[in-house]
Parts: sequence; C-alpha cells; structure tokens
Amino acid sequence: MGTTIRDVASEAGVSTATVSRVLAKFSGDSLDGGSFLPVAEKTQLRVLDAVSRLDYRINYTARGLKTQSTMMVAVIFPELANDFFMNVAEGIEQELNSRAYTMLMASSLNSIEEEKKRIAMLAERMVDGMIITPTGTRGDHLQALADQGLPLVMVDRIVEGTNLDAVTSDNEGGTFQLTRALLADGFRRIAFVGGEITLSSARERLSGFGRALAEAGIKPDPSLICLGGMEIEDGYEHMRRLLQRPEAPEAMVAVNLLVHLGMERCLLDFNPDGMGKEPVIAGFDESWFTTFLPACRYTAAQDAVGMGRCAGRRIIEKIREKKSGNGSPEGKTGETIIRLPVAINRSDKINTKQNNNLYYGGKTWQ
Amino acid sequence: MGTTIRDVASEAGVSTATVSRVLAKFSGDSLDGGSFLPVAEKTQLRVLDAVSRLDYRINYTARGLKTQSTMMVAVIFPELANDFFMNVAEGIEQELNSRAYTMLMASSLNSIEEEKKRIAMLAERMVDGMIITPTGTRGDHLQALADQGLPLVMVDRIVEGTNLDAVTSDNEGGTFQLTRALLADGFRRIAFVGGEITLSSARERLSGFGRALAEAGIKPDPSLICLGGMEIEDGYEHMRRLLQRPEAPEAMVAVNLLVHLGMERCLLDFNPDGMGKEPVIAGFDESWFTTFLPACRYTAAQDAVGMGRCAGRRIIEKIREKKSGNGSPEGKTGETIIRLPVAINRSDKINTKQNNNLYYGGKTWQ
DNA sequence: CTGTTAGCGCCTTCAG
DNA sequence: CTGAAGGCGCTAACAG
Repeated sequence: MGTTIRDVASEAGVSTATVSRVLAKFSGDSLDGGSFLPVAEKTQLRVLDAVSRLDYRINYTARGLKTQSTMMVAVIFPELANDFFMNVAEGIEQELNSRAYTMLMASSLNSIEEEKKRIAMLAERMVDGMIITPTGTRGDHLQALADQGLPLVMVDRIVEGTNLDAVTSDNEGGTFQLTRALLADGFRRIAFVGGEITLSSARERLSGFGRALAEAGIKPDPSLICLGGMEIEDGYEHMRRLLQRPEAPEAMVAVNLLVHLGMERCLLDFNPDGMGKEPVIAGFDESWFTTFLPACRYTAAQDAVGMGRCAGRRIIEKIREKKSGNGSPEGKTGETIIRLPVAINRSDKINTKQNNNLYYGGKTWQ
Repeated sequence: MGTTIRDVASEAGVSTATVSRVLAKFSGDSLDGGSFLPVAEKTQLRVLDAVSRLDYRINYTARGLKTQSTMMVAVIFPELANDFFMNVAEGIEQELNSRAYTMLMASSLNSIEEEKKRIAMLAERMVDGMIITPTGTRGDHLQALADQGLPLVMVDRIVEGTNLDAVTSDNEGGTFQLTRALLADGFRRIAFVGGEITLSSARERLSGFGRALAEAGIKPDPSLICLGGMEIEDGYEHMRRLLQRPEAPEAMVAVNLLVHLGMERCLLDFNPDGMGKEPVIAGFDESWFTTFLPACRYTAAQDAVGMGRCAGRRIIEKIREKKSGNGSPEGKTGETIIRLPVAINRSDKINTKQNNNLYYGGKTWQ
C-alpha cells in the first residue's frame, strides 16, 4: 500500500540500491559501524528530497526479513498492573527508544506455562533480544534460548539453572538495613512476613533479615518467620495469624509492597489490641502512598527505573556484540549480575516536597 | 539460522506450499474464514510430524511481508507506570492473545510530540491496528492514520477532530454519583479539584459534578472549581490554596487518583485546622490503598480491565472487517463510543474480604 | 488434493 | 560512486 523504496528510487532517478544506502546512513543507528558506503552529496540530497516528498516510511518488516533483525526487544513480566514492573518498563523503554529499538511487552500471568507460550510467540516474531522477569524456579528454557543465540537478560529475579546476565536490587542489603533500623529503634522481637522461597528476591531479603539479627546477637525465632506468598492476601493472612498469637512481635519486616498492604489492611479490620502498642512495619518497596499506611515506619525504595535502564543498555550491548560477531564463543559470556542499591527512608519523610522525592521512579541510576 | 519452511517441506517430502497450507490450519486463527484449502489427512500428519521433529517455528516477519499483516497491535499510553493504564493493558492483552495477536506497547510520555514519534515508529513496524489513549487536545493525526486505513481505537480519552471508535468510562455519571453521595451526607459547599480541561475525561467529570449540584438546587460557586492538572503535585497545590482560604469547602471531589493523593498528602503536611471538621474527599478512581487515605470517603472505581478487553475486541473486529474487505467505504465507520459504568464505593467498604473486592481490576465487563 | 511460480520490500554482493 | 540481480521465508494464484 505505502510507497516503497522503488517509488523513491524512480522519483529520485536512482536505483533502489542507492536509496537503501542513504537510508542506512540516516536510519537510527549512527553508532554502529560508523563507516557507510559513500554516496555523492548531491545524490544523497535528491534521495532525501524524494523521501520527504513521497512521505516514504521504511518497512521494517521487509528490512527485518533481509537483515535478520527486527530492532524489537521483547519484555516479559509476570504481570503488567504492577507499579514496580512498570517503572522498570519505563526505564527499559527509555534506553530502547533512544537506540531506535521498539519494546514488545507481554505478561506471563505469573505462570510458567504462560511464560513459555509468550516466549515462543515472541521468538516467532524474530525479536533481537529479550528481557524477562522469570516466573518459575528454574530457567532451563531461558538458558536454552540464550544458548540458541538470543541475547537475554533477566531483571529483578534470578533463576536457577542459568548463567545469564541479570539486573536486580540489593535485596539482601535492603532488608538488612530495614531490620537494622528497627533494631536501632529498640525492637527485639521482629517478624519477617511473606516471601516465596522459590524467588531469588525473596530468599535474598530473608537472608538480609537474618544477618541483621545475627549482627545484633539475636537468635532468630523460627515462629517469627512467616514465609509464603507475595500478594496482598498473603500479607493479610499472615498478619491475622500473628494477631492471634499470645506473644505478638513488636515489629515486622514485609517482604514487598503487596504483602505490606495486606498486613495494613488486616490491622485496619481487626483492631490490634493484642499487639500491645502500635504495630510497626518496615516494608520493602516504596510508593506514592506508603506514607499513608498507618503502621509503616520504614521503606526500602528500589530504583526500578534505573534497573530498567540498566537492563535496556545491557541487552543492546549484547545484541551489538552478537551482530558484530564478537562476544565470547557461543555467546556463553560468564554471567554479570548487577545489583542496584536501595534507599531506606523513614515513612514520614517520603513524598514530601522538601526531600524532592515526590515521584516514585523519578530517580535514575548512574 | 532457524529451520525454514523449505526444510520442513523436504523433510516431509512435500512442497512448501503444502506445508504452508497445513500451517495455516493450525496457526492461531481457526476463527477467520473457517474454510481452508483441503489437504489429505496423511499428508497433514507427515507435515506436522516434520514440523515437530525439526522444531520448526513459523517466521512471522516473512509471513507478514507477504500477507501485509503482522498480527501485532500497537498500544500507546501517556505513561506506563500508572495503575489504571496497566489494568487497561492487561485487558487488551487478554483479548489480543486469545486471538493470536501480539501487543506492542509504547509510552507517549504525556507529550504530543513523543506521541507522534511513537506512532511513526510503530507504523513502520506495519502493525495491524492501534489502540491509544491520546495525549493532546486534538486528534487530527490519529484521524489521518485511520483515514489511511489503519484500524484505530481510542481508550479512556476522547479527542477532538476525530470520528474514531472509543472505549471509556461513564465519567459524567461517576462524578454525578460521587457528588450526590456527598450531598446526601449533608455537605453543601463542595469543591471540585483538578482536571485538565483539554482532556475529555476531565471535562465529563466536571460536568457530572455540575449536574449533581444543579439537581440539588445549589448554584455552583466558581471559586470552588479548582481546575488544572491531573498529577499529584496539582492536587497538593490546589489543596494548599483551599486550606488558606477563609471559607474552606466542607467536602471535595477529586478528579482522579493522583490529584486525590496529592490532596491527602497536603492534608498530612499542613494540619487542616482551617477546615473546621474532618476534611472529606470523594475521589474518582479506586485502588488497593484508597481505603488508607484518611480523608477519603467515596471512590468511583473504573473497570479498567474491562475497558481494555472491550478495546481489544473492538480493534480485532475492525482489523477483520478491513481484511475481509467489508466495512463501510473508506473505513469511515461512524464512531461508536462505549462507556463502561463505574462503581461508587464507600471508602471503608473497599478491599475488605467481605465484599470480595480485594483486587482492583478483578472485575471484568461482559 | 498438490506442486510450480512469482513476488511481498528491502539489502547486499558483484560488476561497472 | 552507482546499478543490476538475487534472495531473505513465506504465501497465493494458477496449473496439474
């Protein structure tokens, strides 16, 4: 339907090859090789003129067929309606767009089966690379894809059975600091709430919690480790059980924002007389509204946008390495895991005009 | 690199045409025409066998070049890190995936310039259709695209200068009911806070507010209409100014969730002694955490996922119409605007186990 | 029912 | 510096 390269060629009175050559020069990646086929200045102008006169748009589908590169990167998250993932997505998009790549986003619906289906679907689309927050416990299918030559980067979660590059947060350090803050406030009986041990992020967070207790010379009480779940309802249930115990904890660390929300909701529903004093929560993740959560005292803010940018840059590097034929043999680069720091904030200091922290995700890394 | 249709053909001892034919039969849309070219049962099996033996994957890029259809739908939102939009996205994705379409998502960064760039970028990708929440005031560029033959559906916002299909919420009715609820509670001096009048959704919400006042026989006080902005900071600023007034309103209607959040944050920062009694807000939009906002009394919950599903279905219909050559001449179908109802909830009833409403977006519209 | 053929729009040697 | 020609992988007539 649209005007093709041939139309431009005849309009400019040159061959399609020539048009193609000047197009290559002006089409996004002026960073690649640097050296383009030489075209006479005035021919170039004639072509460019014809292009704009005809409002010619390059057809990436055709180009992709020839070059085996679609300039598209697939991004797969466990779910879309999730503030954290979407901030990561914004970061990714920023990097991709600045290099003329397009983002193809899909959700795995928190299901390993769906994840595999989506991956298959996207692979058929000949994407140049893929960024994924894996869902299952193991990532053999991801490793297989990478071994097959597809540039692949994991984000947020790191999964067993792979040696892929990954970008994530300093989960261990985050809960370490969160717990330490509670200890400094004088709390001793501290519970850890939520966390699917199949997820690397949850395991790491639990481990940071343990380290802080150890440092303080407190031997961990297993009954205060309330593992399981990463959703609102899980936080709700854990909290309900904690409230029913004769000896409630003095403070709690929530494994993530959703669990934290569930805990708060539960406190709202059942007046926490059993808690003795005011319940106190230190929660991983921060958002616009965490400051409104009554029990929230500390939060660990991840640099979600930064993680996205980082992952975006990494995938583009890998794509370039592959194209230029460089890179270690078989694409089996040793894994590089990047961990971005998290920021611990006191709840009442969040989102104030004063600390310029009004917008979640506004910070960028590096 | 990958195995091609030719490999499969030779492996199965047939021609590529035959392979293509059985592939068409098993490749997603069994809903389309229904009638496929006949292939002998046993040939079919041989092909399918070869396909799985070689682990052949269809190359959509090549197919797209031939069929002029990529089975991709572009989705453009003003921003990604937005709970509402992402719930819409989930709805869209559900519909698209169920029909073998893939979602290509981009953000316009709330800028009309970026929006145009993204559209251009995606058009080059030969997408089959596009769903967009427009950013600017006018949509001439969108109409142009549609006139050019690209199936196009607007979601959430409706923009001037187009006659495109659209899916949105009953914005007018939402604020009408929200305001009515406040009136029923005895409030008389009610403010309307926030709202970019360039956005159809904001205009409609303001209009519902006016109708409710009129119905109650209250003549609107212009000084209580605090227009401008849809972001957190806007709500914050409006609220600050309201607090400084000698005669503060008794209750307020917030144009959306972000403005609502800003208002609440402001109330937290400046103790609202000027308000006389407890401030009360009725806010458009609902989320997991609205129940924690101290001033929040009512919310209007949009069916975001439903809107997405609706838009997804619509775009697929339009794509099909176009393919089958039906549809009114020039694709200039009269516009169809679908408005999904919103649900008004009392804040303290939200997210309780009892009302089974724990998950925002869990509801779907037919 | 199945094979042959001719491109879809573009890029890329290889000659000129 | 530029043009001609072949083909990326697939599908859609048109013959058999």
